[in-house]
Amino acid sequence: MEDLTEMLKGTLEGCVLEIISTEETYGYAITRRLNDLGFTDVIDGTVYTILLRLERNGLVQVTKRPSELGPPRKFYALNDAGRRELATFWAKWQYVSTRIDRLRKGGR
Amino acid sequence: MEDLTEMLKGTLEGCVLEIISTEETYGYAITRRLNDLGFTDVIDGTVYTILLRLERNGLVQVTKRPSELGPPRKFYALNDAGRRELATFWAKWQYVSTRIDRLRKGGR
DNA sequence: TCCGGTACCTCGTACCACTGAGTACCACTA
DNA sequence: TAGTGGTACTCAGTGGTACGAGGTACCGGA
Repeated sequence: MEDLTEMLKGTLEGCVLEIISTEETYGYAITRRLNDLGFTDVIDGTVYTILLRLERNGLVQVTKRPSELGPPRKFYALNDAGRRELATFWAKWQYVSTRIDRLRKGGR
Repeated sequence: MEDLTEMLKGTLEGCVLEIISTEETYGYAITRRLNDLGFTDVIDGTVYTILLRLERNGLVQVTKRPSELGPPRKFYALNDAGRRELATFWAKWQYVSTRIDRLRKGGR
């Protein structure tokens, strides 16, 4: 599937939050996780900008750890504000997706 | 539900296409239809920019008709290109929404 | 005659994903 | 030891999209 970028606006950040919430992980791994999920065109640069935004907005806790095979990694974990943000993201997603599905099926 | 604007990026245009596909209608009515669907914060200015974009991209056929209660209306109907665009929109939506739901439920 | 509802348009802004270039660390190899 | 490829992060700039605020205009009723 190609050219999903516009449709991912507003949702990709939530996806990253969700991934971080399940396990403490780092940018490069998050990118591959998203690619494995089917978002094959999402590149690392995009993920890093999201992570920097999350950090700037105080939604994550960052821990730098050395790696066996490369430069040190920045591990991300959600804090309380991040968990709240994730909850509101899923609430919004639920709201929007049900309504769009309803529209698709000709409902009102 | 408030502040859905980021999440609606890339999907609102598809919603408008879907609405037009079911019946030939005009901007003001489309706005109210979207509001009734639950997208209460979508304003007419947004819908008109979308409609102008659809027209510029050659996805719709436009017919101006007088109204009994106000200025003339511009009625929009999908052409073949518009129907193709709508089909790819739903394909993208299916693709993205199933994968996000999968992520939500902890799958891979 | 003014006001509210209908109907359309436009300019500027903010936000977000994306791009591309750069930096840097490490292991392997020719 | 120089080169290559994979890992890992940063940042400035771009383009697309929804939105806010304002304007124009038509109509009927108080």
